[in-house]
Amino acid sequence: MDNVDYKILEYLKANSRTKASTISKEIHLSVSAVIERIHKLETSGIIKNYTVVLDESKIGNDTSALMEVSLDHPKFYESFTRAIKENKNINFCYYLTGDFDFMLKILCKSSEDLEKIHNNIKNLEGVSKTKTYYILKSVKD
Amino acid sequence: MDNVDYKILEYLKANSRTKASTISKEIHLSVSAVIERIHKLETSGIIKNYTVVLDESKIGNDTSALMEVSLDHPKFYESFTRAIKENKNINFCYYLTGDFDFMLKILCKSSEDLEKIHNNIKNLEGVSKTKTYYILKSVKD
DNA sequence: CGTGAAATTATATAAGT
DNA sequence: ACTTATATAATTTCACG
Repeated sequence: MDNVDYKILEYLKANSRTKASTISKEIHLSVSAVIERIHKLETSGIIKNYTVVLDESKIGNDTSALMEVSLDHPKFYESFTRAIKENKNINFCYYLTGDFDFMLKILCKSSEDLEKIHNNIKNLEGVSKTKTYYILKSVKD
Repeated sequence: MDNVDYKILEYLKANSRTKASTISKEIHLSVSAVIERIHKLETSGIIKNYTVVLDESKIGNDTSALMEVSLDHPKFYESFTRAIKENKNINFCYYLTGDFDFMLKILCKSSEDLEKIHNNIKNLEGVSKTKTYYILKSVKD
């Protein structure tokens, strides 16, 4: 990971479909060298994946919320996190220090949808306390 | 946005550098048609961007936290959100209903780094109350 | 909307510095 | 590690169903 790798990552972060030939011109390195470096970033695991950023509201996902969750006992950690990972309406989930155990984000089509998802999570084994905040606006994402 | 578009998006979500020729074989549609549909998804804004998912810990970003922020008055919204958008260590920021106004995520190299970023945010104009939670583990992201 | 073929670009491979 | 040259493969363009 030298400075050249960082520059390549900056181009890929801005647009992961940027052609190696474009990056090559920008950073004054041969196309082969750029591709070789990208492959190394991939195989070393620094690049985990390439993905697409969607305008969720344009495909009907207009409702989102943050949810705090606490578990009764650490023994429920495995089953809880498994359920979270499987739930397609949950974007992220972090395990935290402090007043509660997890913070997760829900993204869905409607408030009725949100209610269902919310209830599903509340009813997972070991879930004791929850608190939910509607997202009014995504300032940055 | 028909079912074919959804399928294409699923492939691109899983790997945005998937070749149109690969998708073509999977969904039994000509390469040209796949590319045409992708272009339409791009120009319509459904696809906002292509990006790369990095293993942040492998590039030294080992520390992350969630931070709740409240503002004294709505008049500080513009300047606050501008500062948030400019801060490269802030991954997301949501404007919420409830006990506080914003929830944001900080990603950085160390706890000393976190302390600085945390203080910068606390000292932004209009910031009244904050509360910070260390992220122990990213269960899902 | 979709297909298929030709033209253009990109990527992969390999040999040399 | 980088470069150049060549081979293979992908994308773009366009005429047509």
